Amino acid sequence: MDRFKAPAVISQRKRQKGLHSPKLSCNYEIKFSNFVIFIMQRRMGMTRRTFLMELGRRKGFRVESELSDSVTHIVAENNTYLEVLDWLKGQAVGDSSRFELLDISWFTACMEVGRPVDSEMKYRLMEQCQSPPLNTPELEMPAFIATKVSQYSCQRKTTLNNYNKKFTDAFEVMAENYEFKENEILCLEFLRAASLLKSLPFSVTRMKDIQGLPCMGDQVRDIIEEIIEEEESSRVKEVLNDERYKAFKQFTSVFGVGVKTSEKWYRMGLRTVEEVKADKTLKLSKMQKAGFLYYEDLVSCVSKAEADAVSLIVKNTVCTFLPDALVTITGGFRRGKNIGHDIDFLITNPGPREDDELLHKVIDLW
DNA sequence: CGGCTTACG
DNA sequence: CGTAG
DNA sequence: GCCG
Repeated sequence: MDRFKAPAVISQRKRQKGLHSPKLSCNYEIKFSNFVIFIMQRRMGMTRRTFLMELGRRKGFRVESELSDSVTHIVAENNTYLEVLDWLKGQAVGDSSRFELLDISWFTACMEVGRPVDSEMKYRLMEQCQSPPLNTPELEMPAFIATKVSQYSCQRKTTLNNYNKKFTDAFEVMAENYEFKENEILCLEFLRAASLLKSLPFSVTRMKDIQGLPCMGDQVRDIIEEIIEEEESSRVKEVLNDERYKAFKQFTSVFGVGVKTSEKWYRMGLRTVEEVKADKTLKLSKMQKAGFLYYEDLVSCVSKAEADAVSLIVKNTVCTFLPDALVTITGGFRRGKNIGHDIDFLITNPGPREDDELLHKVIDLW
């Protein structure tokens, strides 16, 4: 796990280095001297902040990198009024009421017209309204996304809503097909693309929506382009109609059957699960026997109500061995999903470890 | 140019 | 080789 | 095939 965190820290430090290079500090003419803008980095990140500061200066604004006494306008993104005030308390500023506190949409609106726009109510951060997210003007959208999406999937939010299902479904088919062909590299490539699109808070409708995003290679972009234009991808359609894909898809849906076993069965000329079942010469593993026995049960989905019901049963059973144990649902249902294919539990017991063989005991009680 | 998850049964 | 998204 |  450390291997995931360490690179993130290092790469941020590397980026920091270049920031104070003198060539960035303005050679631009200041056109609007009564505005002194400070852009808050909180929830924005350094790359985007640097980009926006440079943009502002290019357009003739005075943009300060430090929160000095001369600052008049503070711009924040994805921060509420109270959060900004709270942050200001921690800074060495006397009276924070002298600042105009504005949402990033004010700044980007200024950028679009090339001069300051009124700090209208809709841009001002206030106690009442939970101001952001206002719609960011189109102009800034690509940059907005490019710097907002982390290159590390573990740092991305898992949104419950997938706004790009038509794309991610396509990529998962492609990934699966490469998995069946034992091409892990291309399989991974499409899984990464799918994972990234799932993390976006909006639907991709134009190619420029994905510009600058990581994991968007040529193959991936081609398929996105095709789906935007035709609502479907010929390459994906080909895969879905492929005899080998269809057979592997069926075989691997059996618990205990992976790519290797599917390959073996496919080479034997088998094409459907029914044909496998009918072949009495095949030696099935313990897992595979269970897989066929409980096939329908295992392919069907679990509802939230069922998950809650199972949770109670597990709780009661665990507590017969460890009365103080806590059983908590985790995974998809904890994230608020109403449907799943399994139920994840976190079982904790306070005090010294007395959980020897707990799971075996729990299972054996049934 | 090498890495691309992991540990367990 | 399978759990395995 | 992207990424560091």
